[in-house]
Order: sequence, then C-alpha cells, then structure tokens
Amino acid sequence: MTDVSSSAVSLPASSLFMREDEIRRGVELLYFGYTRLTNAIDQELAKQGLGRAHHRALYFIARQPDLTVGDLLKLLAITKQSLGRVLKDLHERDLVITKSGIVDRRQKLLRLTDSGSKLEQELFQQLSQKLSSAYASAGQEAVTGFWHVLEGLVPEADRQMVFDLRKERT
Amino acid sequence: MTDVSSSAVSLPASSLFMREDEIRRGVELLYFGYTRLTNAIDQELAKQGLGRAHHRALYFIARQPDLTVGDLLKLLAITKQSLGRVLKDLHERDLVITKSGIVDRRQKLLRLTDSGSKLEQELFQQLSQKLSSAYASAGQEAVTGFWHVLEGLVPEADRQMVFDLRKERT
DNA sequence: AAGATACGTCAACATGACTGACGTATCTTC
DNA sequence: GAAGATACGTCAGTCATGTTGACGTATCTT
Repeated sequence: MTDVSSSAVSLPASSLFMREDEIRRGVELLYFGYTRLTNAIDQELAKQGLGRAHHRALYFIARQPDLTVGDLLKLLAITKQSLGRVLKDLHERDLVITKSGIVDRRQKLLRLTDSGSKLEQELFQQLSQKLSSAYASAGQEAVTGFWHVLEGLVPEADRQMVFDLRKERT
Repeated sequence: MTDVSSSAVSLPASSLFMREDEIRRGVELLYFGYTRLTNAIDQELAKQGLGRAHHRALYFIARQPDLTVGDLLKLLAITKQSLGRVLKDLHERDLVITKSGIVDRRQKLLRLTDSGSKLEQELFQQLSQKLSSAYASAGQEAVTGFWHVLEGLVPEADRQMVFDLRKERT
C-alpha cells in the first residue's frame, strides 16, 4: 500500500481511498443482513416444499403482474433451464398461471393465482416484519441512506430495470 | 387489512405499519445490491477454480487471523461437512494453514498463507471498488444510515459475533 | 417467404448445501 | 485417574439450484 497520508493533495470526503475498515464493515453487514432477512422465510417455504428460487419468482410476479418470462429471466439473471424448473413447480402447485401475450402471442404473461398471491403475501409478511423493525430502529433518514448506498451498487445497465419494478404496474 | 387511519391512537414514525412499497423497495435493493456486489468477484474466483463458498472462508480468515474452525462455522452458519470441503480445497492450494491452539490443543487456528493473503486482497480490491463508489455517490451520512438499517436486520443473538469481527484482531 | 425472436425442453454436469453417524484427540470434572 | 464433554475430521448419500449447448415450435418482422 502506498502511504496515502503523506500525499500532498488533500482527499475529498468522497475519495475512493476509503478506509479499509469502513468497506469491510459494509461487506459484512450486507452479508449478514441479507442472509438473515432471507432466512426469515425459509421455514415457511420448506413447509410448501419450495426453495428460495421459487420465492424469487413468486416475488417478482407478485410485484409486476403479467410479467413476461423474458423479463423475469432478466431480473433473476439465471438461465432459461433453471427458471423453467421453477415455473414448472409453481404451475403444478397452482400458484402461477400464464396466458399468452396480447400484443405478442409468443410471450407468456405470468400472474399469481389466488393461492399464489396468498402465499406470497404470507412470505412478504415475514420479510416486512424484519425489515420494518430495522427501518424503525434506524429512523427514516437512515432508511433513505440505506437506499442510496444500495442503488450505487446496482450497475447503470441494470438500474432502470430495477426502478421499473416500481412503475410498470399493469 | 384493518383501516389503520381511522384508529384512535396516532402511530409513531417508527410504526410497524410501514408502507408496503417502502418495504418492497428495500427487499429489491438489498437483493440486487448484494448480488451485484458478489458478482464482482466471480470471474476472479473462477480463474482460481474457487467458488463463493471459498471466498467467504477466505474473507473471514483474513478478517480475523487465528480464527478457530468452530468460530468460522458459527459465522458461516453451514455444516461441518460443507466447511470441511472448502477448507480442504484452500489447504490443497496453499492458501490457508492451520496450527493447533495454544490454550486448547483440540482447536485448529486458521490463517492465510502469503499467497492466500494476496488472493484475498485482490478479491477485496474488487469489492472495495464497487462499495467505495457506492459510498462516495451516496455520501457519508447515507453510509451510516446504510449501516444502521443493516444492523437492525441482524438478530440480537448474532449481533455480538458480527461486531466482534472488528475487535478481536490477534 | 426468410429470418429473428419468445418460449420450452433435452441431456449432462458442477457447486454447495444438507443429514446422520462415527472416530480421535484433548479438555474438564468428579 | 476415569467418565464425559468438546473440537475437529470424515464417510456415504441426497437435494436445490445453478450451468452449457443443442434443438423444436409458434409467432412476429421484414
């Protein structure tokens, strides 16, 4: 490591020469925070004989009804084959239905059935409890900071896709 | 949902009746932020023939040299069998060495070799670039907010263990 | 009519998790 | 000093979820 402190230029607060410990703290909290949040629903999922992959699909279909298979593939960033298995399971359990697209009949539009919606809401409930309580104890200002940092982790190329989840409600 | 707004009690800002959209926003950003951060090192790991599981072990051993196998198991929250495979790989590639404990000779203390340390630093470099830039674009205040929310996601029972990563340097 | 696209599906394989059982060395306790 | 608890390693088998590459069918675009 170069001796940064002896440098003649004064570094701005937004410098890339961030203290290692602040970065490690972020890496660790992100790891533990993320895993503990997702752990919250494992038991519930196991009861249904489903896994995390199923929940991710369920979640995004709930979030954006009439999502196409292609769009879901982009969101999940997995292969067609992997997603195929997951959707097949969700179909067999009558949690998801598809209909062909109106503007483009090659597309399949995904939507939750009533029981799929009920399950997704139960799972969301668990996530919500955990995250609400974290939001509450940190305060509103912390929450917006939390969002901003995470937004900065999403590459420019993906950012629109993520933001669109909040807009394209059918 | 009950009609909360007609309730006689006024809800504090820290209410558990958080708006669904704020929760979904957090869930999504956490998912995309976490996955995009970890994606940053996949290519580098693949070059070495290692996977994410190896990196997690490498990371924590770097973070807390002379960590015992048992403590690493608690941090990773996986089974002995799973960790065993990972440590065996790291051993074979001369990235990690163990020595038996001094106070308790049953324990094995884990430490990175020079090449292990070099690799971990390269990988950390990737994470650091991504996270520093997210920190920088969000600002210092956002960063502390980010930390606070994530801390709230770690259950009380695990919190000490996570915080101790920043203290128990040998 | 030709080519591109959306989706499904085949076979084969890799990674990283799991369970449950058992063995050995070492520490603790009576 | 013996009995039991603990730290670690390991066996065998299984599961969930990801991968590649190829190919088929329906449908849209040009």
